[in-house]
Amino acid sequence: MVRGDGSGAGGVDPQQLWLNSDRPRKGRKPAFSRAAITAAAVALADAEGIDAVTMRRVASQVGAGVMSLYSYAPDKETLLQLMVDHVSGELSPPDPLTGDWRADLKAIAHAQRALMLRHPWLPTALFNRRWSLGPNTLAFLEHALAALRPTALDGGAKLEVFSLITAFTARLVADEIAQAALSASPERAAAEARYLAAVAADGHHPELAEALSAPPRPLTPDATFARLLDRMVDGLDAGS
Amino acid sequence: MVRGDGSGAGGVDPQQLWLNSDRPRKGRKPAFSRAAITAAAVALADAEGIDAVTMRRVASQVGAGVMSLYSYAPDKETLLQLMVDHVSGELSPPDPLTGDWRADLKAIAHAQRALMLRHPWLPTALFNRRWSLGPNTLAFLEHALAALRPTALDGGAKLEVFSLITAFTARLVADEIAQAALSASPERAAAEARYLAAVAADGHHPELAEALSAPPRPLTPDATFARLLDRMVDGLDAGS
DNA sequence: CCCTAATCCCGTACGACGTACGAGAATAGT
DNA sequence: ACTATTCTCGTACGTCGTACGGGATTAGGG
Repeated sequence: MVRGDGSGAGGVDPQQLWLNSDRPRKGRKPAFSRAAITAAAVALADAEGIDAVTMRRVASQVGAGVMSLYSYAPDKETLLQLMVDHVSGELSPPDPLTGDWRADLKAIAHAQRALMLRHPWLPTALFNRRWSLGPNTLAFLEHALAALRPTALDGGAKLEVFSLITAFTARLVADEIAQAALSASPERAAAEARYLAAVAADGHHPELAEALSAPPRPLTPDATFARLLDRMVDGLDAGS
Repeated sequence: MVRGDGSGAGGVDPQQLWLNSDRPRKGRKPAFSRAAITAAAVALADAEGIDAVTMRRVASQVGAGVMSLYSYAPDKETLLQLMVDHVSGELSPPDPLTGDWRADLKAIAHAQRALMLRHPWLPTALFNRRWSLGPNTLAFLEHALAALRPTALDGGAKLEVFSLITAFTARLVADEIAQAALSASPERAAAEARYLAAVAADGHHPELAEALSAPPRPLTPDATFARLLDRMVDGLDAGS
């Protein structure tokens, strides 16, 4: 299934990984599938967090022996890349383009946010791993580039904009998730508040003290995201 | 040194971690120090990457037994937070503020970028870990809030801007580092190029094909960073 | 001055992890 | 039926984070 060529230092040849779907003409028939294994890993990460994704647990979920997984992915890092591309499939089909590139870009970001909220391990996974452009990721990237067609940006700049919108969304969703986790644990939240109050009272952080003394804004995460996204996208200029 | 209170689920009480520097009045004298251990961990990460930072290797660097580290940090996650705050000390003293908040914000981002290039594990560490605001991080945050004083932003919005500037910088530096790593390995770079060429040739990704067919811009990473940062900061509006 | 309580040092050990190895089972072409 | 190929997976190795607890070192109180 995966030719073990080694490939040198720290990575798998993307052609070997994403192309080459032809079944070999001889040999035992595979008892599992890459998609099933990936889906099991995703389900595990959704339910118990990314740290629960171990080769042993994924294997037991799909009913395979541990070492059988290595017929479908050469190592765990690759399995994580497969997971990212797998959930990116949920972004298809995207909303049709309107021709208003700012609105289209915002729709793209909102779709990404919804995806990341559904799979809370995704923001971290996106940041850590070297981008491995699987078919689903490529399809969405193609869509984003099409959305930017009305702009005067050149190819490289379009790619940068997409990368930054994704990073922006990942950052805000990660904060949103962390905030929710904190709220869910009153003990930790109280400890954090006590610490910040102590810092604010030490006299060396007047700006922070003032920022914290203001009444918290009663905004939903959705509204905060929408506001910051609007600000960011509206600030983008189509020139150069 | 660190009171083992347990503190429930998944985190250490920040007050226990960052405050409480008073030496106990009885008992054996510490043979090492938190600062020395943290510095050794940072040196290890700088030289061999974040994965080289294991309790065993850090201990051997400082000449301690492995378990001695646990007198100075309750677990490895905490040691990583100490590392982040430790290198953040290199941001002090920051450039004095000019009163032009856009220029000051850009200077802040450039300082962060320089720090991240010096410590390539930092972008990833910043994204993964829950923010643990140690003294050095707090000092820099205070500086950033002061830079934003001329704006009309409220406290929460200032914090958001700082978070997004940091995330923006981390993303670009991470890409920059990945790009450098790719360039350093011609074999991997060629494999990547071959894969993208195959995708562009499949006819299903016309926008991507066009974006890749354009001649690569001969810009240094510095210039790219400065250009995108300018665009982002200039797009920020001081109103709400 | 010794006794006691506090604190730190760290050798040993445990369970979990990623995965190399290779023997056995299943398949397809000859 | 034989053989080459491919997949399955039990066993095993090295490494990781860290719980446990006994010994060493210190300061205060009698």
